[in-house]
Amino acid sequence: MPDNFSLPKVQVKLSPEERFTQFLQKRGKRVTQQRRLIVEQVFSHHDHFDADELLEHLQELIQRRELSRPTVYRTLGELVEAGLLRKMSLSGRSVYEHDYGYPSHDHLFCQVCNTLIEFHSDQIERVRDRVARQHDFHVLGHRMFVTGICTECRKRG
Amino acid sequence: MPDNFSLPKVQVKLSPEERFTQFLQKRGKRVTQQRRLIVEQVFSHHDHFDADELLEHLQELIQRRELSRPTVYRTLGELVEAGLLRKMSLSGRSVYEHDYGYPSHDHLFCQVCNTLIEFHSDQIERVRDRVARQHDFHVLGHRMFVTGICTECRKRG
DNA sequence: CTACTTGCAAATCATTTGCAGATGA
DNA sequence: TCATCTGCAAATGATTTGCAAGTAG
Repeated sequence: MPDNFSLPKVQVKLSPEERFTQFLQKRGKRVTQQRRLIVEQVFSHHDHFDADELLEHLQELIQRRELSRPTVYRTLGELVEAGLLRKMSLSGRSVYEHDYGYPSHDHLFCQVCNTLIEFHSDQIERVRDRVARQHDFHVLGHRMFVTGICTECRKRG
Repeated sequence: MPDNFSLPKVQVKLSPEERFTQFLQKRGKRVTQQRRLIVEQVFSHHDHFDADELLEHLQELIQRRELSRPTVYRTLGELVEAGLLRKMSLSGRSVYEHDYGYPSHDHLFCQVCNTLIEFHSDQIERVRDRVARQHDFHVLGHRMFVTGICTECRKRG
């Protein structure tokens, strides 16, 4: 095996933290304490969240002045750029969800309890691609929300 | 034919102006000069628009102090309530489109020129309903955006 | 070292609200 | 007549920015 044998260029599976570090370094940005804490919190569980919910989880740090609201906003933006988070604007406010290494999906949105239920449909993607082809439109992605009322809220209500 | 013979309860086709008047009266609200002017402008052509674009079309009236920004916002809200307009939040700001008497559709959204191209697919609705049934979710509607780049922008480079 | 970051306070942007005077039914 | 509207100015809420001090590489 030659000396210059190299590993595959694209690592198949880095942790979100590693992936973010890679992204930051590639851009001459720094891996700071704050950015590390935010990524850790964001990827500690799979869920949809907005800036305020994230800020709430980071309350302690904020009260200790080790982290601030603007930094959280700045870092959320970077996580989106890095492809780790997907941002969607839902009834005014921005909502984020994990994107890195997470299968593509759409959402059922319950208007009563504001819950997002994920689902995946190959068929929707096929229709999307067919329609796009008809319009000679180059697809980069899509977003679909089915609005309505979930089982629980219908039972309660 | 009896004296109390009545016309069908639901008129099949009123103009947007008439429909809005009906809506306002049903709620004890008034048909004012301003509301009339706004509906007229909004339905003068089929297009997607945001509050600022509408305000721009109404510049003259605003400079003459016959109409104001808050009134435009208030009336847009009422038009949505009345089912005349559909509101969608697109990258932060609210975008409106005709809803009354207009067939349901989805959008291709060109990220370069920000254009919305409408398309309709029965198949998407069928998939939507099937998925909803699987989740015992009561569908009220849906919204789908296919993001990408349109022909023109691809040609331009 | 020194360029990139941060927290802070203040700015911004779109939208909303309180209120006194104006107006439609 | 008088409850509903309107324009105005000011408030709001989410997000962003300028800047001097702090820190990663």
